Amino acid sequence: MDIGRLPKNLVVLYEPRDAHRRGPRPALSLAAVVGAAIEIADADGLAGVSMSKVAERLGYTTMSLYRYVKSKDELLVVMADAATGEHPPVVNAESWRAGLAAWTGSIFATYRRHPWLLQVPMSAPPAGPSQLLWMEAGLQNLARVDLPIGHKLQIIQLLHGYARGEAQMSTDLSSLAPDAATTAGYGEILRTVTNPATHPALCELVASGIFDGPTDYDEDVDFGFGLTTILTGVAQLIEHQARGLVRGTAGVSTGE
Amino acid sequence: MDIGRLPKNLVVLYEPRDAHRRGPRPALSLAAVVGAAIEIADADGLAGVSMSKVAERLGYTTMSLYRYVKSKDELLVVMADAATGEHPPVVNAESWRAGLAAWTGSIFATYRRHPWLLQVPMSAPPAGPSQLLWMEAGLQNLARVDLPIGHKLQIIQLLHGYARGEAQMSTDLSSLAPDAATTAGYGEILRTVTNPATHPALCELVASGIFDGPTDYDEDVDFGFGLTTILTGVAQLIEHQARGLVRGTAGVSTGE
DNA sequence: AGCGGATGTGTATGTTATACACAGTTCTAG
DNA sequence: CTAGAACTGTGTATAACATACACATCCGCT
Repeated sequence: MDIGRLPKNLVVLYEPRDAHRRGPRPALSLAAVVGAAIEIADADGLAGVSMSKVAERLGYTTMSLYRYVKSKDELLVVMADAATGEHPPVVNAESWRAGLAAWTGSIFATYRRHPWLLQVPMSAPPAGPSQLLWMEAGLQNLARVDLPIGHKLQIIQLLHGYARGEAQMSTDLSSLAPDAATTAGYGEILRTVTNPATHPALCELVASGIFDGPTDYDEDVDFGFGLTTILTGVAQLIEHQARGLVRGTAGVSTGE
Repeated sequence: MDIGRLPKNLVVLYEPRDAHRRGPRPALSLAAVVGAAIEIADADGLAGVSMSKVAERLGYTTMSLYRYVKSKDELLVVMADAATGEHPPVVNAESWRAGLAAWTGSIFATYRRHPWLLQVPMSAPPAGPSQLLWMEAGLQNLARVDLPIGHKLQIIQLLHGYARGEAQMSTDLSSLAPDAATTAGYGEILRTVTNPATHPALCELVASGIFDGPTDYDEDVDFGFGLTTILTGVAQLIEHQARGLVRGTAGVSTGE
């Protein structure tokens, strides 16, 4: 495997950690550094992760970290892959629908567990070992389904994007609750800034009280609904495929 | 409208820009500052946006910007809303499907035009004027459809998340092309790091050559496919609703 | 035995956001 | 018409940050 041509931030994920040869025993390890960084990110958010804070938590100096990581950017890449790989992806060989539902839910859960993942700047397309395992699992959930492989990829991406988006929304809402004394909840915010004349549909939505619940995001209901919608669309697609009707381009045609 | 209880980063978006009363005429304006910042972000990415760079581009000192913006975070919030509001959202009163397809495509286009939007840390749920207009337009595309308002919101969120995810992928792929001499394309990367034993489905995908095209992301095909899938799911949902069959919870049940 | 590469450290540099005090400008109250 | 108050852009200062570099120390291989 020729590592040389990989984007430089990916190299660290595949570089063999060669055994200790000369010099003092390393006191730390890449895993230790990344672990400390993740703990900080979980607690204080991505903004709280600085080289000095990570080093302090480990009891070493800032510069020592650079023996394990070439730059902070690289550290972020490894953090992201490590957090992604915490739980093994889900494959259900019997039902593609149950498999994909669980698979998507796990991605959502990962983003909820590590909200900072949503803010890690993606410096390259997904190609870390953990991310590949997730892609692979997603595709395997569709293994027994008769669909062009390209469509399967699209479905996987679609579901991943959905999980990510819902996690973003869910994170935002729960981050709004704490300072409820000084700051209004989402419902109240919208009531303040919307106007029946310019935002009729929105106002109807706000009036329905959807945004005023004690917990603003109910995973089972909110997450499940969109998921069902997507999977239903996928099921339709599979059916059409089985009948030999392939529609490759956008659904701009009415087709209601 | 009581602005006081809004999250502090949102205040700037609704604060009336009161007319000039005393003191020297302001040489700049919030719009000018935001415009310069957006130009830099478009050219150099979000990382290139620093208070000093923005000030330099305008020909003023760094600190002068703080007369128009309370903090850099606030600047980012205004930038995001300004970029979002560049083009008015699409409403098609005749066909919800055509309307939502165009609406989603416009969101995708916005993210492609300003890729840094994907990296702006969301400090609050969407509540800027432009974002509300987009939500409103999305809901209005579903105005003539008989669905609980909560479901309509979910559909809007679903489509927005999809557009965002696809834009992310598309941006990643096109950012990989330039340094093709030193760095491999996505297809080649995957060929390097995957293994038929551990990634059978992925390898099949890579072998199909999907990732090797000159342009890695074909908007019409790639974007249109997932969109069609979602909209088909939505159409199904509407049909079920019309028949009085409402399924609220996740599609973990087989239902193949 | 000792060489050379590896390790953690201290120092230094450049960049960043932003607090604060200032001097100049212009409107408004008297 | 004048004095002061509010607002402007600016310069200086600070603290946090990423990271380059030189160093002394350590230890396995020759």
